[in-house]
Amino acid sequence: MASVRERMPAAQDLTDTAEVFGLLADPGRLRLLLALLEGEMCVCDLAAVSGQSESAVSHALRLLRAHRIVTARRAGRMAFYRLEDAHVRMLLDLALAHTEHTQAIHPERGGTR
Amino acid sequence: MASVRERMPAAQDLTDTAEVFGLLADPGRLRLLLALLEGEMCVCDLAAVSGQSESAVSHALRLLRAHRIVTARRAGRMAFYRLEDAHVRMLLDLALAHTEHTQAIHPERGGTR
DNA sequence: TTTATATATGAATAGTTCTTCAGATGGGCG
DNA sequence: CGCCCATCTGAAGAACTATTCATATATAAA
Repeated sequence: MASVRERMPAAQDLTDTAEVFGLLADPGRLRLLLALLEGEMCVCDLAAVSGQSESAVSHALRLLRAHRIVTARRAGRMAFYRLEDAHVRMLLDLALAHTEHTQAIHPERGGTR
Repeated sequence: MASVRERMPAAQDLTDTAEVFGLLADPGRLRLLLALLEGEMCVCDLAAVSGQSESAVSHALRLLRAHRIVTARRAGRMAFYRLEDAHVRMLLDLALAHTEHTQAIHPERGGTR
């Protein structure tokens, strides 16, 4: 029990970790990030794929950009976003694997298509 | 790009996943869950280890209990909590590995001890 | 039965986050 | 130049979340 306290990460690491989880704690942002798992995409396509307004997407992307989860590449008047954070990528893969797994266990819930 | 939409999980799965991430998006709850990685602990020890008031810990545990992340075992007037969710355990392990890794890269930040 | 201790709860406040709307910026094109 | 289109931004309101304090429950001990 004393060892538990010793193994506890530093406060700064905990707030950083909590922040990352917080960024993933929104269905809209999850949609964006899952879409970006496959490769880069422009804002308008992200809005279409995620079913959100372009303004909402832009706000979300700004937040993710501020935390270096995604990076933007400008091409003319379009902006292409890309998932840049390997740790977040792993968390997303894990979450995705988990939903696919529970999908296999509870198929009555139904999927996307 | 059409394939991206097809691979997108169902709305319910996304909100569930976002909810789980949301539960991890708080340093206080992270401390509790990390402490529970090692095994079960009573509320008072969790409060001590996590440096929070017992009321705050009780509220946090209630939330985690409601989502079946932890379960409680009563023994006399004490309650022992245990981490019950394998998926959350994996997410915590991954996050922990990541902070230890960045620790190795940026040792100037300093650790707990 | 009284008292003390561990945990749980409710209510209120304070703080944070999301969404939307209106407008700004800035590149491309007629 | 003047306009259009993609993206970004700021501000405002609504909704949600956290923390605290006071109190409740329930068990154990005296």
